[in-house]
Amino acid sequence: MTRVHRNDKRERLVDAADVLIYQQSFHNTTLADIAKLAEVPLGNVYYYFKTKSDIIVAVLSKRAHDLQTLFEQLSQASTPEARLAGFVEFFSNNENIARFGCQFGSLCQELSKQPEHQDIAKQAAQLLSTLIQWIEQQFKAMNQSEPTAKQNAELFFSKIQGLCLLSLIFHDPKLLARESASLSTWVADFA
Amino acid sequence: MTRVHRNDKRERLVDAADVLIYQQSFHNTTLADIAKLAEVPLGNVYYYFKTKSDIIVAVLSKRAHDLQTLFEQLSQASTPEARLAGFVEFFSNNENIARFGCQFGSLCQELSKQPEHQDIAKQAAQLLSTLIQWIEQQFKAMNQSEPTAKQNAELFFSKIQGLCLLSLIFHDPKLLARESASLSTWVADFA
Amino acid sequence: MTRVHRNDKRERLVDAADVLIYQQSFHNTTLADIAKLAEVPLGNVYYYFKTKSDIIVAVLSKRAHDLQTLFEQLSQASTPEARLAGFVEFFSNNENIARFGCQFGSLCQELSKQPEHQDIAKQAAQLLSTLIQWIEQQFKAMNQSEPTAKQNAELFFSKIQGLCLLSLIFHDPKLLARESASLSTWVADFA
Amino acid sequence: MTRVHRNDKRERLVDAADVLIYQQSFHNTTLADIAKLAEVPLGNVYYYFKTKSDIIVAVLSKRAHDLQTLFEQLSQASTPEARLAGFVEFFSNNENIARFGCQFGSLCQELSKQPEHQDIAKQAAQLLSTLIQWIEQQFKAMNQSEPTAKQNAELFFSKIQGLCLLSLIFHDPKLLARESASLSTWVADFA
DNA sequence: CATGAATGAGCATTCATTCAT
DNA sequence: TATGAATGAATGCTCATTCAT
Repeated sequence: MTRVHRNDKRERLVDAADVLIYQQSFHNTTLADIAKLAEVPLGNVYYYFKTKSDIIVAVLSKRAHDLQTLFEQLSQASTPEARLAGFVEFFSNNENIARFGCQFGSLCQELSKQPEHQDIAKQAAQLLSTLIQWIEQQFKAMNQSEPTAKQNAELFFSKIQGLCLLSLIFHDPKLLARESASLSTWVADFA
Repeated sequence: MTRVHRNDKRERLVDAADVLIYQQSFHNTTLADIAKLAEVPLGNVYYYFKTKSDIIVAVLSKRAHDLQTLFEQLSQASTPEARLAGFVEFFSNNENIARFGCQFGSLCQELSKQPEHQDIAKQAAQLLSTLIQWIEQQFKAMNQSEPTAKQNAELFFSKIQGLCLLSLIFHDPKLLARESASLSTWVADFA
Repeated sequence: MTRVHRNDKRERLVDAADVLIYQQSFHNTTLADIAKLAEVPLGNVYYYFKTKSDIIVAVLSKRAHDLQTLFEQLSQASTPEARLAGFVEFFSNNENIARFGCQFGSLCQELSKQPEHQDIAKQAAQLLSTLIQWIEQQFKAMNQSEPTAKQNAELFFSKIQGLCLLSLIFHDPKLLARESASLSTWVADFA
Repeated sequence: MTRVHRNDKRERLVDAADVLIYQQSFHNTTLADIAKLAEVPLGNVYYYFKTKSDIIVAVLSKRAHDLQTLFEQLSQASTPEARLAGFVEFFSNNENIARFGCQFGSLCQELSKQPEHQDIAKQAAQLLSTLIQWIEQQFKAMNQSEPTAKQNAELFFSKIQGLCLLSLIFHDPKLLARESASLSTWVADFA
């Protein structure tokens, strides 16, 4: 299957880029890095992606897809409170956070400061919007009204981002672990 | 005074680096950019700073100094609650946040992802520690005990960072403006 | 018919190369460009042409053939003067000249400056010789003797080339349109 | 003199680019070629010219300057006919024409076919305009009226270009040498 | 102290050509 | 025959850092 072969390499490149961009940031990740990790000859990268920017777009698509998978998993919890608790755990139970931060937040921040990549920055921000909308849905399922649910969703996610950021900066997962419990409590108090 | 002249150029370089690193990030800021904005010949930069890294160290020193100035201003408020409210306002009343984010958080995050700059990253993180310690002192002044005060300080600052980050990502200051009020309320509830 | 299919693809490739080389020059035309315009898979190009140079050789053959067709058409005119007038009109009545120049002259010039393509340059120059010889025949038909007819033919064609070149450079067909009439007059004066 | 040193290298680069672009065309000339001929380290080229396009712009300036020098030399002839004869000789008495063509015409033609370099193409065409205007002035000095003088200038220059082009294509200076005499005769007939 | 200039390693990207099936 | 994919040498360009004066 030629098809499979092709998809395999392309997928390996996106996976490699995903990991490296997460660990080293977009700017610090060279195409040579990505090609090497994916075990693809450098020249061949351009068969799959016309520019470096195209790779990050593919990474964003992959992350969007991964996010949907996460939402599906979380949807197995019976109550919105439980789903949000699961969402928090996705961060607090991840030792990479204290080493590389939140994959969504850190990329968005980096791109926000690159005027020449505003188009990608918007796509990355869109990912966050999707995320916040999912949270909002949970709050609505808890009978919160329109504006309140959205505002609480933004606040909820901003709290997680703040905790992830401090965890990264101090390379210390304790803060995130400690406060994630209170986050769930905060949610439960709405009920 | 040769001395004065020297300090002037050095200061201009640090000021320029401070601004550019805030707006464009460290990686996107070239020494040529800094030299140009400071109106200092490129070759002359190396008389004051042996490497690019040295400049960022100087920027961190400047920011630490600026922070002390902020603390002095805030100390004029009579109560710790008022001081913390002033601290929050320092962020919420700053239109640059929605364009460039928090100068402390964004730099720390960027450096955290550069293995070759871990020494600087630590210095930048130290700045955040200083900041959190100041917050902790306010909580202590509100009669909170040792571990609680520190934990509340971390939480307090992480909330601000989360709000700053979302403001930047969506280029929208509204969330920060809205939630800063509730932050002060949260503080007041401790009293 | 495999045969027919093969010829079709080959012909499409040559046609595409002919157009693109005329419009973009040889150097600016990639094999991918040609393959795309001809709607032939890139990898398949090499079944018909071993190298990029082989394509241009085929293009030259095609142009030589097109030239014979032109000569046949012109031969329907009853006098050599009329034939030469028709030849001039072939250039002056062609709006592409002011956009892309003379297909023969511009390619020859480009190849003349590429030491590694001297073999092709010679073939391209041969095309021009053929052309000049046809003109020479017309002058002979006007009872001009051997050296005179050849010299007039060279001069005649050089005038056309000069006009085509200026038309291209200034993207203005007026000069060519204006002077083409005097060219025919110049020819008629020989009679 | 630092100044002189700088000008020297810059001048060497422009001179090298001038020669190489004339001999190999713009597209075939790499920055490495230019740097090597000028004996300047490749990385240093960018201190003087931000992009490859900037080099060709400098070459065009140099050629414009050289042209003025030529005009000054020709102005020493007492009559416009003599000046135009001198101009023709500038081409006919130049063995490089049969090897590399006309430096003005060939560059203009090459750039005309590169959509991404239309700005430079216009500057190159401007050089030709200057040239034609000078010729026009000579015709006016021969008491030719406004439109006639300009048209004759265009025709005069287009004849030269046609001869240069054929000389290049056939690598044979004879045509140019032979017909340059008749060009001067053609001019003289106006008197 | 000052500074215009020099240096070279590194990066994204292109493209003719080849390969495996 | 056909073709998607692979390859690697080459090219324009960047930039921190160093040098000569």
